[in-house]
Amino acid sequence: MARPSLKTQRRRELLPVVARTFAELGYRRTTTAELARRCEIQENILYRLWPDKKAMFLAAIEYVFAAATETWQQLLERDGRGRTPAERLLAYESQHHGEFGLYRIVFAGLSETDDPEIRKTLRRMYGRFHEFIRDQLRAHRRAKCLRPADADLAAWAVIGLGTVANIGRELGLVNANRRRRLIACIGRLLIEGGGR
Amino acid sequence: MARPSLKTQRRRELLPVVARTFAELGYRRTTTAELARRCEIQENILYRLWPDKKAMFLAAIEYVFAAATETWQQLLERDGRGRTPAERLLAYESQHHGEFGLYRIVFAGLSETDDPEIRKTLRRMYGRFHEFIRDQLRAHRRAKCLRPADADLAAWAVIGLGTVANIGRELGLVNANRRRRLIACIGRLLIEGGGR
DNA sequence: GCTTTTTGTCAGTATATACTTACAAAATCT
DNA sequence: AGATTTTGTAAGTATATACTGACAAAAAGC
Repeated sequence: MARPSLKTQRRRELLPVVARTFAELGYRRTTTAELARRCEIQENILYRLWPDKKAMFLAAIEYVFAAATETWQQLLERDGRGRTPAERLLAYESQHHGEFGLYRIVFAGLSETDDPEIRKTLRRMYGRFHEFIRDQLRAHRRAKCLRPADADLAAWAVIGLGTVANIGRELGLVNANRRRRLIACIGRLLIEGGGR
Repeated sequence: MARPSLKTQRRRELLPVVARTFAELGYRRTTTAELARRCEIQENILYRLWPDKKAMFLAAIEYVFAAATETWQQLLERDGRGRTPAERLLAYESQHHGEFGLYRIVFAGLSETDDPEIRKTLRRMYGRFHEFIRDQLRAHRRAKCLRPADADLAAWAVIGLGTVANIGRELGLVNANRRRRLIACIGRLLIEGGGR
């Protein structure tokens, strides 16, 4: 027996590149050749780390959601200077929305495949994402003595807000300033839940 | 000279099928062979009606936006029984959202191509779509003596709402009832613009 | 040093798919 | 009827791309 495998470590190293590529090009346009090129390795090696292209995409989905929530967690652990977590996340997202290409991965998964496993992973990740936001909204409304009505729906609306901000940016229809206001103003409206 | 061409008519006939296919399968997975199969014609004939696959997609984009706005126009021309156009559109969308596959075409265009022409068409259509909604919102707020603040942003949020409702449906995360409430309740919040 | 396993390089294969060509049949005009 | 153009059918091509196999070099254990 000899030479311990560095597979898991290698996977961890390459995953950011792989995920960024999928986010940038989508599923079909991301060829395994292109992935190899960007990773600066041979195509072959990718197939030693993952069984097939689909597995690379699944790993990318999980990575991109993990990266986003991790960043948020870290943000929330810092000093909030009196603001609720929901307010701080909103402020952060108004500046950094779409940075991980999360929504682009979702688009790719939805539009380019009908693979049940991809759907399942997407569903699980997106569901967790929603829960995270919903919980922050609930906490916010409790903290500010607002009527806690249906934070679940509001959380979906917040996700929709981020999504449309990204689409607006990609199509050059909403500039940076407007996007900031979009997320800040409408986001505020959504987390407050319409006064009272 | 003989036999007048029925090209434009034929195009009009096939476009719904073409658009539905693109919406269903996305850009890459929609093969020209599959298009021909669904249109019940030979692949060849498609290429006599449009110069290439991209042109078919462009036509599909325009069709799907036209179909959506046309439906809405017709809806608004009917008797509204005292409700504002914005309220009626919301009520309609809470039942029929995503029917034309409009958002799916957008996803496909954004994620599967980086073609400038596709982007441009998408941008134009999406922009018009937004203007339409924004104008309804403005009218609504005027009619109900609400503060007319930034209906432009609210209109984007409404589009985001529809988008997330569709994603939620596709991933099986938001059932029909919740989607109806999502669009009705949050939509109401958005068109009113936070009271006053 | 020898064995074993991993790693890197290169070339190859099988298939899918956008798009074309060739040609016969049918329809419309004069 | 004859000329001309559009339609329908079938086969073909060239390329892109997911995935594989062969093999040498290097690293780790004995």
